[in-house]
Amino acid sequence: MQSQHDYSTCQSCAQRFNSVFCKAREEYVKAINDQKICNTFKKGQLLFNEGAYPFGVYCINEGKIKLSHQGDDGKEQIIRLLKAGDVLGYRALLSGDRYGASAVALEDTKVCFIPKEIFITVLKNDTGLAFEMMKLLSDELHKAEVKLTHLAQKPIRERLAETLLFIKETYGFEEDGITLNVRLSREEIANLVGTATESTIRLLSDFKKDGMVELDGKKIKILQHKLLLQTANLQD
Amino acid sequence: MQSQHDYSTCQSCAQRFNSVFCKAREEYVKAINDQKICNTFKKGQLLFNEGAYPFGVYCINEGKIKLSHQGDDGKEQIIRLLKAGDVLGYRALLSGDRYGASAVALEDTKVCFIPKEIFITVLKNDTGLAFEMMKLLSDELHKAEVKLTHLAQKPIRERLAETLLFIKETYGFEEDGITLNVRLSREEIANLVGTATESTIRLLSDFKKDGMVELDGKKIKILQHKLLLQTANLQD
DNA sequence: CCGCAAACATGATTTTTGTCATGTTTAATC
DNA sequence: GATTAAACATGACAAAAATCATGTTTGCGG
Repeated sequence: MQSQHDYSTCQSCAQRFNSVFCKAREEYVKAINDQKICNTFKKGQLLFNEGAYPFGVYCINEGKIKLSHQGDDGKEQIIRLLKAGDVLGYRALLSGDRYGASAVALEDTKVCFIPKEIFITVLKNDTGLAFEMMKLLSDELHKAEVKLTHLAQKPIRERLAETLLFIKETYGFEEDGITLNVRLSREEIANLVGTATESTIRLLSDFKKDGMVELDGKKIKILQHKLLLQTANLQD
Repeated sequence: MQSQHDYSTCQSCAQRFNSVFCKAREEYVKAINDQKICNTFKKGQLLFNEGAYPFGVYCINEGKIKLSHQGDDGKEQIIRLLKAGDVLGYRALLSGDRYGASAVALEDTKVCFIPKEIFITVLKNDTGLAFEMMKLLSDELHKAEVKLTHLAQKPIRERLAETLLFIKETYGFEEDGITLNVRLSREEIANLVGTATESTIRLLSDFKKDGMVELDGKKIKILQHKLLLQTANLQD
């Protein structure tokens, strides 16, 4: 099938060695390249919806994506933040399940869609890729279980501080070395922390008063060393 | 190496087709059998400790095990419950990481230890096992992410009801078809729900008043249909 | 540039949940 | 079977967090 947009080839992709495919054999990368379908999503656009059946995986070439659950009462819970080089959609595919979460672009994003058949075929034949996949799943599982513990045991103030540091780990800083390199609404931050929007707004103001962050609309500057103290519950 | 206790062979193990090894090829099951080290753990005994390095995986022949994190303040968070046929220790092994959680026997338990080398070798050569492993990891990841959402969004009452149903899903009922087939302390249930022990005790009493459970020490009888309503937030 | 909706902000209040205190029951050990 | 520590239970209170109410600011489309 013909690519809708051609981000050159997988072989020469800037994310080639930056993804789960880093150890994949060249011949299989080529095979994936022949089948991939590239596409762009505008900020706010849906890549796939919770409950739908997966027909392949997505590889992010450029941009940012959030993966979120819909709680029973309709409230969003953001479970992962993804960036260039990340792959998404594999969890449902490997479980033989529907998507457990929805994927939405946080900014204009370029992704390549890799059809299920070729992905599974390569996975069957390339041990390196299979092990990378298992490592990726294991790492995600570990992160989820740590987050679970924190959600159960830490107060919101600490969780917010941790979340800001997590955002920094994921997306890094802008050139100034202090501004988080992503624009999230207060509500999205709340849905990442697992709290009410108002609580997040209030605590961000507190953090500002305490000199741990600077706020300029959706631009958030963080002072890492001060936030680190906060997460360790050592603030006083 | 000689087994310390011989629970017959992996080939004839009662859990042979009940575990992640269900699709593994016979020759590899035999290879694992030659290397396995069987052992028993008394109730309360530690199989491995958070932070230690993994040297293999454990396959449960008989018994029950809890996997738990230590929160920063030392509070236990139970992240998984395991039973006969389940495998544990693979997460850290596949991540190339230390154990992220400790494993403790909930009752007298027989396990077989499968050394890292043979496990990895078989995983490399048996695609069926590798895919089962990926499915297992994907399923665990999904469960963790759903639990995360509930932890963030549901009140404790609902989470306790869900937890009781989860225990039932995992360990089932005793012969009477109503008593949960495991003995957990109130504190352990609290550490599974993610709440204070007193809250759990209080809510269990409420549940009893409302005719959703019957309590007899650590024996808990549950009325599933009533608890199901509770989880859906339809109690009133 | 204006109008408007969404996002942000903040105070007041209520609800939920955790903590502390204290007593009772249970179960393990000698 | 007495001793004793741990587990269970419950009330009173404090703390944390959500909700509700009400403005203010921001950014977008005309």
